Order: sequence, then structure tokens, then C-alpha cells
Amino acid sequence: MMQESGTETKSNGSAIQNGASGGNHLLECSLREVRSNDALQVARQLLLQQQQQQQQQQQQQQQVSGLKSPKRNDKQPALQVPVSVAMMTPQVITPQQMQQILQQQVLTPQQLQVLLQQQQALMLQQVIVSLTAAQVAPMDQQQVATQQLAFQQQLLQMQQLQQQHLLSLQRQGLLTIQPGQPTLPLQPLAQGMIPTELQQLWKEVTSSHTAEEAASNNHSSLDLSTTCVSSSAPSKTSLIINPHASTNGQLSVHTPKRESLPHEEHSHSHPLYGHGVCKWPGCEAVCEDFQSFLKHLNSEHALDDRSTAQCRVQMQVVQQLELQLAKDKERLQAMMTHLHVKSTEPKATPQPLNLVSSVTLSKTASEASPQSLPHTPTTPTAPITPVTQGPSVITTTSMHNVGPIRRRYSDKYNVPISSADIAQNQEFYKNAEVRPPFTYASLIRQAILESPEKQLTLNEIYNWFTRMFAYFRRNAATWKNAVRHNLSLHKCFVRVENVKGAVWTVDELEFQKRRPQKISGNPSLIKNIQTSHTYCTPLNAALQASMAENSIPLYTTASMGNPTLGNLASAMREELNGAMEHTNSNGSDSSPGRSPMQAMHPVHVKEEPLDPDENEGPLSLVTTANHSPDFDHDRDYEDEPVNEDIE
DNA sequence: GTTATACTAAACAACC
DNA sequence: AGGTTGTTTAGTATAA
Repeated sequence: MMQESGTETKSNGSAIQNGASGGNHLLECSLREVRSNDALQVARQLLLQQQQQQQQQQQQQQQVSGLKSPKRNDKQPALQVPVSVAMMTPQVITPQQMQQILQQQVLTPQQLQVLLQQQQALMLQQVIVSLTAAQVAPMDQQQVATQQLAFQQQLLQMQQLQQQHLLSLQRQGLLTIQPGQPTLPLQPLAQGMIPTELQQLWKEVTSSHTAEEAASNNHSSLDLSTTCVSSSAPSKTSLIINPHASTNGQLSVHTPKRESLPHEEHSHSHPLYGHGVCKWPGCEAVCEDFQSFLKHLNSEHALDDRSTAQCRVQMQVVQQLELQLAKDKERLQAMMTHLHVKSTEPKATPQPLNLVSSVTLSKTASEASPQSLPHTPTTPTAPITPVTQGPSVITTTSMHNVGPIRRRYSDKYNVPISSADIAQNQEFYKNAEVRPPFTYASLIRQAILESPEKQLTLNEIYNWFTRMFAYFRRNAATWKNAVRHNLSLHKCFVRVENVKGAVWTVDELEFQKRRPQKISGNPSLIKNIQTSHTYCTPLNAALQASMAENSIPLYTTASMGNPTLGNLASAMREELNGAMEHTNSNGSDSSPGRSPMQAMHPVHVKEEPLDPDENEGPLSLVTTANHSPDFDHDRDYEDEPVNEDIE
């Protein structure tokens, strides 16, 4: 409580500067989820299919109802789609179903947005149908209103659900992007952008939307549109982005009843407007209707420094997501290729909802991959972190998140991360100011184990932190204190007097001792791992395969080619190992086959509080093998002054 | 409600 | 004297 407020204060104090706070960490976590979207492609197909069916349906409706029919643009008839997708009918899913989808967390925020928009469109269609029907068989005005209300409520519910989901993702920690973030090599464009450039950018974006509308092409110059949550509804989007859209959009309509529809549609589809509030990051001004929203948009979010800065933040968010998405696509592709031969998907439990089922299907496939490992537990058992407060859009948080988080993110995020995850995220952590989901102890240990001599001075540990995690380039006082605190507190860290001074080493035994406790935070994960072990499910195989693919040997640390990657990965294996130990020690699993993971367990790398003097000699296999050019680079880096305490 | 773990903050001492 | 390192205590949050 007190701490909470303290954090808030701090956060607001240094504003925008520091995005390293709880929310961001959580965002980071959700990035992992995003990354694991094996459902992505299926979902996309699904959405595509829905769109097409929508179009067809719309045409049919229009023909039936005698409304003016637009020019046909159905170049693609019933295309060939996967069975699961083909079976789907464009139906409006219920909030409950939506909830289900959200809880399964198989969709990215973007996908959800897309889905939501589709649902909105479908609902609107239904409204249209109702209204049309009313024309044919005069419906009570009241009835229509009621129906509309019902639809809107449903829509509202879904929006809330989506919002909640986004919030939860965000709180799980996804990414942190600050406007002034110095080290984001990913977006050189956005980085040094000045308002004028942004103005230009705005123009580009706007025009690109228009172009997209015209030729639905992927513009390559600036891929914002593809990632902007709203991208799936380009035809509407452009209308809105263009400030004149409101007037342009006033099409002459035949019936008075339909007159309001375009508006409504716009209001529902505008990415910056929904729920009666302005969704401009950090705004949330209440706008009665779409018109007032447009006014608000033009007045409050005109092209000025603030808006451009906010835009820049949003761009960074998007770009981060894009990057992640690209990686995931790649992985998905590889996975699919890999699984193509033996795709059996034994447990693709059909679900009532088409969308869900297809997503589930793809998810099932994904479960065979280590990437999805972290999600496996979360999906069925762990409820989405209930989120009740906070305004909440990624950008909003990114901008307001400052200072170190004081709230400890749940342990479950500490653990269920596969080696591949951490390995893949390494770059991410280096560049994005996202709190790594590991405990200080784990990180410290990692830093020490990574060193050639498996011993580091305090300062070297500091440097490792700042080098490996952008997050630790800020609030040095805080986390350094924590590091020192951890070093002193945990028995697993042994201080050794060296010629150079004092160095810290890891007592692996002690470290292992305390692990089980921690991992116990996620029983579902353990369960999953266990089952996979016991029954040699594809998950296990895939896990190992993936580890191999990632050049991450099963804890033969000595053979790690890439020390940083490997060691970070090993940290995660430690987590998993802990899980295994824990469960096994619980007696819940004494199966002899418990051990792929066990096998990879460090047989006990612990070198007893090394003789301070000269460990030049190979202390262990690990020590020598860890050495690599890469590492030398790191070493050099290590001594560099780190830019910290920017505040 | 209890317990264990983790994080943050801070006080303090010793050392450089 | 001031900064760093190391220890310790306290308060809080979270999950089992």
C-alpha cells in the first residue's frame, strides 16, 4: 500500500523517462505470449475468412433486402481454407465465448482487436438485418431499439473483456518503450524523430491508409498500418484518420433509420474511439458521440509536440510488437514445417465456438513447442490476472510507467519461461526497458556463472546487469541495493577474498536448495512438464529439439557456444529444474523417466568457494568452455562506464 | 491466517 | 570527505 503509492509518486515524478515498472514487466511477459502465437496464422486465416464471409453475407443481405448493392468485389469466392476454418460461420460470439478466448490468451492484443472489430461489424450487420427486417415486416421501434441496445451491451461487454485482457497482458509485463529511450536500435526512425519529421510521418501514415484502402496493399515504407490495432478495418480506418471523414462519410441514405448507421459504424470502428471515450493513449476523455469525439480529437490531439511524442511512443510500441511478431512468425513457420510430418494433434478438443476451436487447434500444435511452454500452464489453469484499475493501454502505461516496480510480479512469471524464451528475449531485454522476469538471485547467479572464472566483483555484477538488461540502466540505487542485499542475504552467494579484492561466487548447492520453493509458484507448469516427461509427449521432444535447435545443450554448460545466450538459457533451465526437483521431491512423481530435465541438471557445478588465488586454471569445464570471443566482447564492455541514473 | 520468498528501502559500518 | 561495499532490519506483496 505504502509502497504502491510510493511507486506511483516516483513514477509520475520522473515520468516518461523510465518505463521500468511493474506494468512494463508485465507487458514483457505478455510479449512472450504474443510471441507464442502459433495461433496467429490460423487466426489470421480465420479473420480473413470471416471478412470474406462477411462480405458475402452482406451482399446477400443487401440483395435480399433490396438495398442498394455495392459493386461486387468478390474476387475470391469460397477459397480453400483449413477445415477448421472453413467450418466456421461468421457468427457473433458471445461475451462468454470471448471471455473464453481471452482466458486462453491465445490471441495477441492485435488479434483481439481485430476479432473485436469483426465482431462489431457482425453485430452491426445484425442490427442492419434487424432494421431491414423491420422495413419488410415493420418492427416496433421499441423493439429495434431494444435489440440495438442488446447488441451494444454485448459489444460493450466484449470491449471490456478485451480491455481487461489487454490490461492483464500489460500488467504481466510486455514491453516498455519510452519516448526518449536511448537504446532501441530497432527504431532508428522513431528514435531521433523530431516533430516535423513526425508531421511528415503522420502524412505518410494517413496517406498510406488511404492507399491501403484503395489497393489494400502492404506499404513497405512504414508498416504502422499493419500493426496498428485497427489495421484490419482499413476501409473504416482511413475515414477516421482523415479529419474530414466525418463529412465525407455522410452518404446519402435511403431510409432515415440507416442514417445513423454509418456514424455508429464509424464510432465503433475508430481505433481511437470506443466505449464512449477517446482512446488516445493517456487521454480517455469521454465523448458522447462520434461527432464530439472528432471535435475532441481535432482539438486535443492536434499536431503538436505532445501528440507527436505520444505518437512516437505508440510507434515504438508497435515496432516492438512487430519485431516480436516477426520472430514468432518465423518460429511458427519453422514449427509448422517441423511438425508437418507428424502433425497428429491428438487432443484438439473441438470447441463449440468455431473461432476458439480453430485457435485451440493451432494452439495445440504450438504446445508441442517450448515456446509455448510458458503458456501451457497459464492457459487452462491460471486465470488471467484480474485487472480492475488503471487506464490502460499499452502506450499509456509505457508513458507513465516510471521507476522501479516495487510490486513483485507474480512468481509464475519468474518461472515458466523456456530457455528458448530467454534466449530469444535476450536482445529484447538488452534493448527494451523491460523488467526481466527473474529474481535478483537468479540474475546474480547467472552473471557469476557467465564469467570465465565464475566469480565476479560486485561491480562486475553491476555491469553485467546493465549490460544485459536495459531495465537495469535506470534506478541504479534501487537495484544495486537489491543486488547487494541478495548477495548478503542468500547463502548461495559466497564472498571470496581475492587478490584483486572480494569476489562473489555461487554455491550451487545452496542455490539449488532454495529453488524448489520458488518454482512451486506454478504447479500447472510443473504438471505439464511432468506429464510431458512421464509420457514422453511431443512437448518434451519438441522442447529438447528446440533446445538443440537453439544451440542450447541440456545443461552441458561447458558446451555452450554462446555464453550469454546459453547461460541465460541455463538460468531458465534452472527454473525448470527447480520445478522438477520440487515436484519430484513432493513425491508426486518418482517416475524413473523423470529426467530429461534432470539429466540436464547441473550435476553440481558448484565449485567450493574457490581458492581465491588463481583460478586462472580451469576451475571447471564450465569455466573454460564459457570463454568465447563473444564473451571477450562482453568483458570489454563490462569495464565501460554504464550510462545509468539518467534521472 | 500462516509461512516462505522476493523486492524495496534504509541504516549502518568498514573500507578505499 | 565521499563513495563503495557489505550487512542487517523492516515493511510489503505474493503465492502456497
